[in-house]
Amino acid sequence: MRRRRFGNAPAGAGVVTMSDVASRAGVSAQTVSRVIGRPEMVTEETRKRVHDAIRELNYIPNEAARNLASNSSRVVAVIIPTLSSSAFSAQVKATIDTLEMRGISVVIGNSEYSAVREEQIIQTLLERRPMGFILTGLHHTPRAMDLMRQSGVPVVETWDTDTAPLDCAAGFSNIAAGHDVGSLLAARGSRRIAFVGGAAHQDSRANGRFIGLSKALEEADLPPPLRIELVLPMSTQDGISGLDQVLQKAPMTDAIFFSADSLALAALLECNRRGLRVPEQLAICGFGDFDLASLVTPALTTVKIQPDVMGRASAELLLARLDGDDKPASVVLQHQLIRRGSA
Amino acid sequence: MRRRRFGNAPAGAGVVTMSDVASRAGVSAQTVSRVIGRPEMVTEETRKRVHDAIRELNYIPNEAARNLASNSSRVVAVIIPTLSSSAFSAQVKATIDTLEMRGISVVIGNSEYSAVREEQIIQTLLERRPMGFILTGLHHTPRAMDLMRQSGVPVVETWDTDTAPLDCAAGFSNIAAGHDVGSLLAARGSRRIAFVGGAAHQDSRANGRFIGLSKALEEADLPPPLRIELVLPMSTQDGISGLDQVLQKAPMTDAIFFSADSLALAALLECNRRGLRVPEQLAICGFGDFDLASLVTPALTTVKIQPDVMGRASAELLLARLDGDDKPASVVLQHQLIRRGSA
DNA sequence: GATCGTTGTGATAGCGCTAACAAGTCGGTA
DNA sequence: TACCGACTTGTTAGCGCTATCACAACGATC
Repeated sequence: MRRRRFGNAPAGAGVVTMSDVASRAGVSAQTVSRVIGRPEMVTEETRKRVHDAIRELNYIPNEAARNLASNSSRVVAVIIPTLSSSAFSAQVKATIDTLEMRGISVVIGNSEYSAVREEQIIQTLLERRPMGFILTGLHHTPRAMDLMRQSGVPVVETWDTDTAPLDCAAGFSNIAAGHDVGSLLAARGSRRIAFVGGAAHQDSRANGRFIGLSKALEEADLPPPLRIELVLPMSTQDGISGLDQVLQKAPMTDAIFFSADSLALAALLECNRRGLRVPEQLAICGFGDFDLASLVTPALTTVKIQPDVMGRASAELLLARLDGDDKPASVVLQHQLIRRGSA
Repeated sequence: MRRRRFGNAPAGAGVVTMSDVASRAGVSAQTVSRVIGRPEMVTEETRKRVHDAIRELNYIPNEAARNLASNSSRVVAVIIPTLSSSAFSAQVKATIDTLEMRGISVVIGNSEYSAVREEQIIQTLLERRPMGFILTGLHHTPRAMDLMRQSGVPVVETWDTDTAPLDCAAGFSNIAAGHDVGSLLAARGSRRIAFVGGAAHQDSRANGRFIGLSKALEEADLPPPLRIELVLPMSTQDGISGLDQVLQKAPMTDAIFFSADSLALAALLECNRRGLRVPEQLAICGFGDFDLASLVTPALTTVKIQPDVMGRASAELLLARLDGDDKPASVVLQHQLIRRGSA
């Protein structure tokens, strides 16, 4: 077979192989492989000669060949609902940064909040024989779980620690977070409370927050919260529509807990525009502590969760598994209720 | 060599190879390969038998082997300054979605606004023999450009069309966008105008906007704008610090053009808090048309650029190249100045 | 000085797949 | 009947790398 080049590349380098480097350096291909993979096994003298040859020839190792021969891929698959949400993108960025230091690349899948799409993505990404998966949430299709189990690949689940993970998890308790918000609202004197968030079947994180909220209200002898379910993906504008739905269905509502700051901020700004006084007439609480949350007037009361820490923790958990730790303990991150002016 | 499994997987499937499927279906491995890669070459009868075998054995093709044998990788490398910016993450999401339909995965690199890091990332990602690169901006180190050229891989550059691309580009004119803002500010009667954005050596997009702004002010016989350069990465809070720097260095400033909506929104909200009337005392213009831009009071005047369209366009440009189009025309997207209340 | 372990390097044999070609089958045409 | 081309399937030979084992060279040990 004729020498070929990168992809459908027209011409040039990239065709330099390890044995080209080897003959240039006067050593065997195996030695070149060692210089690249385990340099400590090679004398400094040889190492230098090989490095010179690599530089002179502009040699770039072929990852596919390396993967095939070593049966390991240096790729981790990360599946999130959508990259166009600052929380998920911050998480993924932290994961990429953490894994990059170990020479591991990340391949991202967007499930669009659908367990079925998640399953399809898992199936496809499995072709790359990833070293591990980082999934969002604890809910997956039965077949997705089977695929994970059968492949034997380590899995870390994120964003939720309220039920048992497939393997291990790096997340926080949505129920506890929702409970904290409920307690705060009850304590401040709110009586008719509503929840606005993603539809239960799409967004089990929002669901957890609602459950926690409900429990806190029950403990405070308050009526159960009205729940408005939004179809995902949500836009910021949906915050206003959520506000409207609440006011229409329950005009006497005196506090709303939004499952995302984007929604809460939109609603809060809309209240300002309408002259609805926050928090006197309507208290508002968000989730996520977006950058602007502290800058609006009144500043937004919200729950901080540090998605970047979660992204790093999940990557580290995976690395621990890859380094032989048989079953590292899940990481439960602490949320933080930040009380500002809006509730 | 003994049969091995996924990564360091403990047990289970994933060890099924194409020839296992072949013998199960009573055909050759090549026929299985055809069923997967070019099903139209195989009779329906055989195809069905092979599909049955695939399903029964839970066969999952090995992408690394496929890459090595076919000398092509089904991976595209995307390098952006940072994933933790909604504009870049929206862009990347659109790119992923577009390429996914062709079975191509995306590997992301975060350059952190550094050309040197970009070069390192290119070097590393080249090991995966990507089918193409999507880079941000037109400025790269000489060695990075050499690497691209030598590898012969198609390159699409994004976010800027103000100078000549390496290969082709999908972006918009930052100069024209800045010019539009300058013209608007001049027309509305602003006289002492400031620009707040990323440092010139880090952010050539912001630089282009500043150049356009300056030109428009010059054309309107206005003094050149004060420029405040922020060190990247910028946080939303930096909008306030930019505002402060402007007011300190040039207290008479009556308009500020921020190179990002996040900064502009922070500054606008801070003005509200301080009782500085926008736009009467200080006009504010942003860039990017964030979701909240239309919701604050006064609503933010800004420039809309549709990063998602850019992400899709850049992917399609790359696909055109891969499909043989020798040098597809660059795509110049139109920005849109959206005038609202703040300027 | 024979034996040992240690260290550095080389030779060999694949990893799982696809490209390229070979070969068989079929119906239609001369 | 012989031959052609179209279509389908099989055979062979790697892709570029690493795992594994073999082996040479060396000082340390008794």
